[in-house]
Amino acid sequence: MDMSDRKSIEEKLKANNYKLTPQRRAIIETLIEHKGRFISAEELYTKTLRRHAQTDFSTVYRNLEILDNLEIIHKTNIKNGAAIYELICHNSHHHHIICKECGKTEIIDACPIEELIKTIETKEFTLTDHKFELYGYCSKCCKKP
Amino acid sequence: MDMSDRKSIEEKLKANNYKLTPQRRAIIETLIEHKGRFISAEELYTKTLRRHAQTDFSTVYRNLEILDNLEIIHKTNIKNGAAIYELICHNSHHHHIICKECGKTEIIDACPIEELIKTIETKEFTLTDHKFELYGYCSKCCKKP
DNA sequence: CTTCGTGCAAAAAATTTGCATCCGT
DNA sequence: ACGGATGCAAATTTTTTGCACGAAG
Repeated sequence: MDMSDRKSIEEKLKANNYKLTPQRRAIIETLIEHKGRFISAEELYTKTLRRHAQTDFSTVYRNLEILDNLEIIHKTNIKNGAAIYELICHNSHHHHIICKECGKTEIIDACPIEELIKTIETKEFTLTDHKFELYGYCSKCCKKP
Repeated sequence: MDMSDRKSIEEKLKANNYKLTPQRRAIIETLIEHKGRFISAEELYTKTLRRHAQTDFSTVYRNLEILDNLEIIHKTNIKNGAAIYELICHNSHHHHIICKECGKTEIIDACPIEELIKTIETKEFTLTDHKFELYGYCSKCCKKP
């Protein structure tokens, strides 16, 4: 487990007047454990239970919302169904290629944002973050539609 | 309404053995009318009713799925709640800046994909499409977190 | 001791499905 | 006619909320 991640997350929470409960800690630890991968609310819930039995699903959702607002995690929806979440990792910013068939994901280290930021500066938006996802079919599912 | 859009969509449907029902036509027309903007399933449903009363919500969803699979529309989720959809417009490919507070969107004409495609070519994925979304706060909602 | 967080249960929201029937092709 | 498409109603899935109690700072 990456201790510096944990520390900085806990500090960010404290700075925003959020308390550090065992449940919240367990949720964060599970997220850190999944660094670099997406995780669904359900999987997060199940895995968190192993660290702190008696954590409620609603607690997981409530925390996911807080962490999303604090820009500690990113929330995404792959095509259908439930949302998936990923820890924002400041020392390895990346994006994903996602298989539309099986949901398999692969990391892209490249990020287009710096090039584009110049073009966009004129807009009346204060940018905070971005999402860049490539879709296609992985070798197993490969089929051109 | 852009007739060429309609024609090419209808041809694509026919080519894939889908029939052209009044409901489906109404849904497509509504989507074309919203070209360049996102629309939710609910809004699409309501607007479609005006073209063809007695269209069911489930019919809308079923068609959205078909159109998504045929790459005629894009499905996206902005932060919370329901998915939003947008017609894929081949002669004006673009992306969005989205306000995290009020959901206001603005179009970015720039697209990073061509630059990046070179970097990614090695991956074992057959790319079909991509999503690039910038998030931030619009001038009205502006607040640095 | 004050405020935030939690569990529980219930509700709401969003989307999907089964089935009988209907309608394009 | 055949096979896909629809309406209706009901079920599922996902997420949110109210409330009383418990715990962190």
